[in-house]
Amino acid sequence: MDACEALGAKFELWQAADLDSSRCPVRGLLDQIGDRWSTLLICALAVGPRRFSALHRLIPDISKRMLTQTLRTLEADGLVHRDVQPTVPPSVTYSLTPLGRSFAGPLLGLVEWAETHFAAVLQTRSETKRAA
Amino acid sequence: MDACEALGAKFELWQAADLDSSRCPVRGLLDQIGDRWSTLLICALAVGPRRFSALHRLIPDISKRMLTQTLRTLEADGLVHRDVQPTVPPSVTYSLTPLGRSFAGPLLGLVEWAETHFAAVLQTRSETKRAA
DNA sequence: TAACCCAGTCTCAGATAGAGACTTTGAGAC
DNA sequence: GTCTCAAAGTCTCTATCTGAGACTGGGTTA
Repeated sequence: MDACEALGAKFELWQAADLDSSRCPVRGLLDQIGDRWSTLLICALAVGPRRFSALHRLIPDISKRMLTQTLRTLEADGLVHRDVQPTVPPSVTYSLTPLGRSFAGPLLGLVEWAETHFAAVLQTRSETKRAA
Repeated sequence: MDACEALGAKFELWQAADLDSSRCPVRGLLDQIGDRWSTLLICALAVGPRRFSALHRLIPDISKRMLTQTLRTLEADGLVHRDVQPTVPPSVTYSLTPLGRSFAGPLLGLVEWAETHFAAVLQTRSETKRAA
C-alpha cells in the first residue's frame, strides 16, 4: 500500500465516521495551522527561541497584527510557548513547545517535497498561464 | 540532527539566500496548497478519480465557488488533472497527477501527526479558553 | 531635546470566502 | 406533454479576513 492509497483509506474512514470539520483531526488542525504564516513561524522558531521583533525582522512581510494573531493561535494550540519577562519595556520570547518540535518532522517532509517539486510546479504554472 | 534542527537549518538557508515569497519554494507552494480545501481535496482524490458533484457531496461544506477555484489552482499547479467529456451535460472528472500522488507521502505524515496529537491540542485549546 | 526601541493595539480600506439563485440541455417520472 | 432533476459550473451579495500603517508609553541612546 503506497502513501496515496493510505491517504485515500484515511479519507474514507473520516467519511464513514461522519466526522464534521470540528471533530476531524486533520480539518481541526489544518484549518488553523495550515495558513500562510503558521508553518513559516514554526520554521523560524525551529532555529531557536525568538523575540517578537526578531520574528518580525526575519519575516518582514507579515504585519504585526497577523504576527500577534498567529502566535496567539499557536500558543492556544500548545505548539508555541510565550514567555513574558516583566521588565520595562516588556521582553517577550517565543519558543516551540515539545509538541511544536514534534511537528517539525511532518513539516520537514512537506518542505522537502516543496523543494524537490517546486521547479515542476513553476513550469506547469507558466504553461497554464500561457495557454490561458 | 533531529527534524527540528534540520527545519531550522533550512529556514536559515532561505534567510541567507534572501528569498522573497515568490522564489522560496516553501512559501510559493504552501501559500497555495496550504489552505483549508486543497489538502482535503487531495485526500479525497487519493481514493480515486471523482466528478465535480461527487466531490461536492463528499465535502458538503465547501461552496461550489471554492470547489471550482481550488480545483483550478491545483490543476494549474499540476497536481490534479481535469478531464472534460464533451457530452451533454458535460461530464468532468478530476484525478491526481503523478505529481499529485507524490504529494500524498508528505501529506500522510501531516495527517498522522494530526491524528496522534489532536487530543493534546484540543485539551490545550480548552484550557486556554477557560483561562481567558 | 529629539529620536528610537520594546510588544503590541487600533482603525480603515481592500481582498477574500460563503450562501445561494441561476444557466443549458437531456433524461426519467407521471 | 409537462414536471422535475442533474450535470458543472457562474454570478451576485454579503460577511469575514487581511494588510498598512498610525498610535501607545516608558526607557535608552545621540
